[in-house]
Amino acid sequence: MAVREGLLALLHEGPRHGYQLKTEFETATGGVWPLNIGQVYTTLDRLERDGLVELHESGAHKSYRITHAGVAALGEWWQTVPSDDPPPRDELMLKILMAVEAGPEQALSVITRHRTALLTLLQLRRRELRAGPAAGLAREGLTGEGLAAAMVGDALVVRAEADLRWLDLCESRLTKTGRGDH
Amino acid sequence: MAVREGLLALLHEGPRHGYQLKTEFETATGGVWPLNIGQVYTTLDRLERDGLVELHESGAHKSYRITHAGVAALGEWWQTVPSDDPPPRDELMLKILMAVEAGPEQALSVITRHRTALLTLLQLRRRELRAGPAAGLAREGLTGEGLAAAMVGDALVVRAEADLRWLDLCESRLTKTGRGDH
DNA sequence: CGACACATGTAACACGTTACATGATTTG
DNA sequence: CAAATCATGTAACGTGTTACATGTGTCG
Repeated sequence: MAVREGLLALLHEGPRHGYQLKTEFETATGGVWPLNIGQVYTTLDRLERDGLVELHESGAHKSYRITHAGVAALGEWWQTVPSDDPPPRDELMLKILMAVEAGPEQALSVITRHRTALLTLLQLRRRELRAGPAAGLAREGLTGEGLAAAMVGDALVVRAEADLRWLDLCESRLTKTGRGDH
Repeated sequence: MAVREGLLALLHEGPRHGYQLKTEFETATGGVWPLNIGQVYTTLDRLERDGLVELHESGAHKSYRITHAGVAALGEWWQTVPSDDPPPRDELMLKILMAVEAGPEQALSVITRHRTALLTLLQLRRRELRAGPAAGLAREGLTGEGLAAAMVGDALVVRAEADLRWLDLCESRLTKTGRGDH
């Protein structure tokens, strides 16, 4: 439920054909999210089936364009805030919860392992930030693919920091527990 | 690729049958992650097919137990840190990136909308934290389902804060940009 | 010419969700 | 007895991933 809307957003800027959508999607995501070409075509089929996109066979390449319904659906997507009910399934969260179920020692062990991994990952990424190609441009701002890549980098750092903080919270909750019930 | 390992983790504590796994999974996740019973059975079929679990028909109910291969797979899961390459697809991230592609105004509008939504969500949740049933127990610690629910709550708060910080970063990158290229 | 990017698809599979059908057991 | 919970499944569908097959255009 993300690729679909992403393609719709790209088609909103004008008619495109499949391969073009693949490359533009990858550019827009800073080159970090590879999109399989097969999925582009199947997703386009579904979009066409749902009337959000229409096909215009012109010359060499197939050209898709967004319909009125498609524009409406896209508008809704922009406005919709991802819901927390139920919360999105997160691998790390689920793993920790299951480890807690398996016993406090198991949980603390998994927490420790993930914390060190996240810390090294963060250090690497922060070093990249200072040494990377974006360093010199940081003050005057970026555009295009560089901007997208920078934003993805930001997101990964912020996310990793949040995960670390959460692991600390979990650990303190676990060590504060009076007696283990497993 | 998360429900599968979750069930395996529960089966590691002893033989279980399908319905039991459903209820234990939901308890272990603090009651916030409903698990469809249909998926339990299809997942168990796949686990059995892959030799990670074996079926022991005893009396009234089917009983599944973990195999040696299953224990090994579970051990790997505990140790494996979720990879960042490629980064997990995140709805919010993708939406913002696509909005940037659609133009800075669109991006700033989507950012603002999501920020206010996240802020109200955070305020609600923090109020719950102070008023909730866990408030009195915060000092002496929790166990069981209460602990799981508290950890999920922590995760949602920390995650929302991270998302907010990221939105701020995106906004500053966008406003720092010399000229819009769209 | 050969390699590589461009361009379009199909098939098979994995995972998740929803809805539907069926029956046994427990409890008010 | 009726309703709720316990218990086991099947079918259909949506989405995503990987691998495979096929052909055109361009450039060194």
